[in-house]
Amino acid sequence: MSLRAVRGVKDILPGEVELWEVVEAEARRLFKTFGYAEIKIPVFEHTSLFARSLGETTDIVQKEMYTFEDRGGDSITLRPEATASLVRAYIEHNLFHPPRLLKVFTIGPMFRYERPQAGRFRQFYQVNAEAFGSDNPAVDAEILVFVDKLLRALHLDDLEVRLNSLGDEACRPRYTEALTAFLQRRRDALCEDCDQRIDLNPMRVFDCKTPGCQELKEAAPTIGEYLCEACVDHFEQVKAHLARVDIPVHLDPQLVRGLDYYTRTTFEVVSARLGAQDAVCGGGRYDGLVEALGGPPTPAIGFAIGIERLVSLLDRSRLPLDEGTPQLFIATVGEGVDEVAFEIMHALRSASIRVEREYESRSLKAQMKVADRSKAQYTLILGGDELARGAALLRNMAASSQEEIALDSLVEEIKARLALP
RNA sequence: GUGGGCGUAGCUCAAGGGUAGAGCACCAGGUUGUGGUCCUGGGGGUUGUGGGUUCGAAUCCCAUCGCUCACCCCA
Repeated sequence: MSLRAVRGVKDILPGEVELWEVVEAEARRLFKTFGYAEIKIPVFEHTSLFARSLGETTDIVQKEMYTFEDRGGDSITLRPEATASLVRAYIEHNLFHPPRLLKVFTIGPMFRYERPQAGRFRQFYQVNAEAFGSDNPAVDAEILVFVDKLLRALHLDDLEVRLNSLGDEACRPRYTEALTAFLQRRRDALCEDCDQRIDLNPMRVFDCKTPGCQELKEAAPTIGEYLCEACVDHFEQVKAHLARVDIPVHLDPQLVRGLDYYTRTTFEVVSARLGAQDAVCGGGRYDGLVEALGGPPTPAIGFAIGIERLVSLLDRSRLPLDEGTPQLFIATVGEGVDEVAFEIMHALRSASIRVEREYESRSLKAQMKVADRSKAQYTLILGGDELARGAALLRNMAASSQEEIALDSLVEEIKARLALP
């Protein structure tokens, strides 16, 4: 096979794309009810945006970005995530003016140069949402309510929401210091990767899966013990809001994030049915990012849902998929009825009836087979005999019954049988 | 970037040195113009690619590409 898609990307074909349609439709519907407005942003940005927002030392920036020089000599990067772009747009268009809570979402592809595996692709799609301008814990809770509602609408009730607080600039440094000291004392027990993480981003040791590090983690200090009063209070309120509306969450004191900009509330939704890449959704608060990128001090919180991973969990039998099944199939018999068929198909479609047809002149038997496979409710058989007296045969496929219908009332008759207005 | 597994028909897979097969799918027929079940027949593969060993390679060896899973990272 000489023509192939690029490694790590894939086509979403008819048959699967209907699941995507349901996910996107549900998300859009819920965003409206939660007051989020859609925003469309470019898929590439100046490279510096990502370096500044994600953190120079993150893996994404150091080895996973699709970065290239454009014809004008600028360094461009295909977005590895959406938050940076959304913050950029927020600042660029002065969306902080007038001061208010601004809630936006976007849906689209992200790009990361990683080794592909189950649930990990080089181009993958995310649903992204951000709420700018409030540090009220109710906003945090609301986001988790949204995620919960979306998952339930998609009949996903076996996912676990993990929640933690990462503290802020007041308390996190103290914790990082303590953790670093703890890890340095046990340096020889750590794996090679974690040894390096001590200096780069010590909290990521909690992500390590090596048995030795796992044991060490148990004894390590957790961020919760070091949170300042304001962060404790904030976190408590988030939890209280969630409890009030019965949103179940699993507190995970060791939950950390790979991106530098997160503060305070952090969460992740994971599935036991996925492989190593088990996070369907991840997000959290990033109260310092807008200012760090040159905007006014603006608290904000957001999240991203991985659509491929979400779709892979869906049970199609529980979802209203639109397979595009025709309501009516047109079969023709004999010479010279093609034009009539074309005209009738046009009239039916003008009445918003889904019509399909076999275009090749094949035997009626073959056409009926195609009609059957199409799962059309009715088949309209246009034959010379009936056409000669201004009529056609309408066959109810499930009932295996058929009747003759006059051509001049065809559209009305068919609409009546399909129970259309 | 590192390691494991796998590449045979559209799909799922057999054949493990001696003519490349099955199921499903597809096409046609089973008397004039009727689908699903059934019966009969048919089309379809330079066995990922390139080398090597051999009288003979899908099968053994080497390389290469691809897919896949895991590490890593994260959605």
